[in-house]
Amino acid sequence: MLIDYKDSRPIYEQIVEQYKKLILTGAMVHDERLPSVRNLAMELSANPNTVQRAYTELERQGFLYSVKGRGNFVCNTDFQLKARRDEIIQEIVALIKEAAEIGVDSEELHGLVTQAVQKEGAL
Amino acid sequence: MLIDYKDSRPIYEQIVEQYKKLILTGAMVHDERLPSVRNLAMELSANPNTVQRAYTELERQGFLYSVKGRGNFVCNTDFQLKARRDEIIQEIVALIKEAAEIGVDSEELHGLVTQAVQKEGAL
Amino acid sequence: MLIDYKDSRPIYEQIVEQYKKLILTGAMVHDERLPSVRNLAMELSANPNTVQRAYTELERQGFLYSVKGRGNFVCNTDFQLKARRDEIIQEIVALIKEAAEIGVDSEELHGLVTQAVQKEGAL
Amino acid sequence: MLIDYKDSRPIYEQIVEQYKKLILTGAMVHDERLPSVRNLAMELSANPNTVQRAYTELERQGFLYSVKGRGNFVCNTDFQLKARRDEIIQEIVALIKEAAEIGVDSEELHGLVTQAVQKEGAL
DNA sequence: GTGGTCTAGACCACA
DNA sequence: GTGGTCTAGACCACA
Repeated sequence: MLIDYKDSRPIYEQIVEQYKKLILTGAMVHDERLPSVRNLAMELSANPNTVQRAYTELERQGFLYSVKGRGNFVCNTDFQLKARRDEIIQEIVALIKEAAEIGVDSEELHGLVTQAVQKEGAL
Repeated sequence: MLIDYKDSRPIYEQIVEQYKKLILTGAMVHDERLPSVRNLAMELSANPNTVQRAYTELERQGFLYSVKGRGNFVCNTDFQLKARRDEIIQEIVALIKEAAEIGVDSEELHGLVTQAVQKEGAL
Repeated sequence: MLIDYKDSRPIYEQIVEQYKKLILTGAMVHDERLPSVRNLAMELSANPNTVQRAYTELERQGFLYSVKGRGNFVCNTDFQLKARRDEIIQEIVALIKEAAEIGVDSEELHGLVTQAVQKEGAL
Repeated sequence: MLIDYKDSRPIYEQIVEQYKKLILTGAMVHDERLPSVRNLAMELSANPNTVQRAYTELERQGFLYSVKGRGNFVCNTDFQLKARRDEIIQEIVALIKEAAEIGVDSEELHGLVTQAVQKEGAL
C-alpha cells in the first residue's frame, strides 16, 4: 500500500481506490481481514481519522463489512465486479461518442486503440 | 451554457469543460468572440472572478486568446484536437487493461461495447 | 507592419516595438516620415488613439520627432543604438549570472550557445 | 521574501519568480515545506487569495505540489532546471541575433560581454 | 490548521 | 466597454 502525497487526490480516496483494486482483482479474497485502522495509519504515517474515513467509504460501497471488536473484512464482490464491468463499458461508450463528436469515427478509433494496445503489450 | 450548482466540480471548471466542448466540436470557430467576462457572469449569476478564472484557464490550455479592451476569442484548435484524440485513446487503453485485470478479456469487452453502442444508437 | 491580436502585449506596444526595430536596423532612416496616425490606424484596423499612444511613446524614447501639420519623422539614432547595445550586453550578463546560479558554468554555457547559434545558422 | 509594490508586475508574479529562484538555485530542496498560504499572506501583508494564486501557478509549472490540509511542498526540479537552462540559451541566442541586426558582430559582442562580466566580478 | 473555491466589489490598463 | 489584478471575507474538504 503506497500513498502518493504529490497526488492531488485526498489520501482517504487513494486508500479507497487501492483496496477496491486489490479486492476486484482477487488479490484480497472474501472474508479476508484488512489491517486495523490504527496499524494502517501507522504504516502510512497518516491520521487514523483518514484511514477510518476510507474504511467507512469502502463499507458504504459494499466492499467490506466491519465486526465490532474483530476488524474489517472483505465482502463477496460478485455484485461489485459486474457493476464495475458495466461502468467500464459505459465509460468506453462515452469516449467513443466524444471521439465521434470531434471527427474520429469508430473504425479509425478502433484501429488506433488496437495499435496502442499492441505497443503497450510489446513493452 | 448551463451550470449545475449541485455538481461537486467547481463552477469555473464546468465553464472550462463546456467551452472546450463547444470549441472542439466546431460549434464555435476560430476567432469567434466569447461573451465578455461580465456578461457571462450575469447570465450564469456567477461572480466575474469565477468567469475570469475559467477564461484564464482556457487561455492557458490554448483554447482562446484574450485581447485587452476587446474580448476573448477562439484559437485555432488543430493541436488541441489531436491532443484530445490521443487522450481518448489512452483512456480507452487504460479501461481495457482494467477490464482484463477484473477478468473481462478484450474480445468479450469488445462484444459488450458494440452492443452498448448499438443500443444507444437505437435511442 | 503586422499586429498580432493573439499576442498578450497591448497593440500600442507592438507598434512601438516594430518601429524601434525598423529604425535601429536602419530600415527607416533619419528624417524619414512615418505614416500618419490616421492612415496607420486604418491600415491596422486599430483605434487612432492607440496609434497616437505608440507615436507619443516613440517620441518620448527619442526615436521620432513630430512636426505639427507635417507629420512624424525618424530621429538620428546614434544615441539609441549605443543604449540598446549596452542593454543587450547587460541582459546577456544577467543571463550568464543566472546560469551560474543554477549550476551551468560560463564555459559550458558558451559551448551550448555556440552550438545553438550554428544550428540556427544552418537552417 | 520581499515584494516591491512599486514594481509594475503583479504581486502574485513576483512571488512566483522569487520561489522559482529559491527552488532552482537549491536554496529550497525537494519536499521542503513552503509557508502556509495564510502565513505568507500575513508576512507580505497581502491577501491570501493573491498568495494562493502564486502557489497555484507554481504547482502548474511543476515547482511544488500541494497536499490538502498539510501544505505546499517543493518538487524534484531536474526537469525544470534543464528547461530553464535551455531557455537561457535561447534568450542569449536571440540577443546575439538582435545585436547582429543593429551592427554589433558576435566577436565584438563577445569582447564587450567578457569585459562586463569581469567588471561585475570585481565588484 | 491548511488548501480550494467563491462572492462582492474596487481600481487599473487598454481600445 | 473589456480584461487583469487585488483586497476582504466566507465556507468547505481534508488531516
